[in-house]
Amino acid sequence: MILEEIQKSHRHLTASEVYDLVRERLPNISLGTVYRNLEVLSDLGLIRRLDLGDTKRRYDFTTEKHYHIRCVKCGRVEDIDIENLDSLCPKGDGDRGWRIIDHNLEVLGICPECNHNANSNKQNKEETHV
Amino acid sequence: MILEEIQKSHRHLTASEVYDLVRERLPNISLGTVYRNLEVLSDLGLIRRLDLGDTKRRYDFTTEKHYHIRCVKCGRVEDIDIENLDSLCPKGDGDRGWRIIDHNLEVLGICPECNHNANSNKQNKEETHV
DNA sequence: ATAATAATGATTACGATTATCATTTTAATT
DNA sequence: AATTAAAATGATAATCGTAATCATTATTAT
Repeated sequence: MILEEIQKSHRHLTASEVYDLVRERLPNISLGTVYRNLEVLSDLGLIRRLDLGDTKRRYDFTTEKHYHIRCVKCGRVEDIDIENLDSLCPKGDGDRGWRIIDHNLEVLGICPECNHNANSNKQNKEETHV
Repeated sequence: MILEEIQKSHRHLTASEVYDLVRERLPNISLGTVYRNLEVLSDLGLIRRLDLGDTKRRYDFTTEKHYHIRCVKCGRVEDIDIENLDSLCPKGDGDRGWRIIDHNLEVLGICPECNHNANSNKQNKEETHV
């Protein structure tokens, strides 16, 4: 059910978001069980752990390599269409004896909603100053 | 002194590493003061906050845009020489109404030391199996 | 010298994640 | 079916990095 909810949501859920969704179907499930199974599912490659620059880990229904954009205001994460960068990253034991495993690219920005809120706040502020 | 230690170290220090270094000169400084001043220094652009994929934030003596490689075993972070990716990332309000601010690229790997340890462990294990 | 402002140290609070552990569930074996 | 072993679960506590609080001290301006 944890897997189903993640795949159904088509979003990049945090553990507690998954917890809330699954609890609608399994009201007694504990947060620990959610964490444990998120771990299992990502180890199995059925979902993908996203350790991006913010504090909470997210889980991606898509397991293929791709990149993300994160809103620095509200934390929302979405996919972003940027070409695969494998060719730019050193391979194998390329870089000063490091064995390269993977890479992550995260774009930071402000999402349309937060942008809109910022603009209306600005306008309100100007109005009150008239 | 916090700034000095970060610049002197030429590493990518965590808050508690900075704390330990600074405490050698100011034994009574508190961790809170370190955190507060790390915040101030990065707001001033004198150091750069690194919010990479691991749990602890790091602070970079270099403020120019560049990328990092992190060891998934020991957490060590070093600079990595990859060309600037600004041209790949959408600009301004480019992507579905998002206002783009920045981007981070983090390469993951195993550092030479951890590689070496893994190899000697492997060797030990094989020897015990003889 | 005095008052206002800011910074500090000490401590607590917080939020995400992990660990523990007794209990329950599942699977395997008789 | 009954019995046993193994695994998963819920409840809870522990951990760890960071942020917030607050009384005290230091700095600055008047």
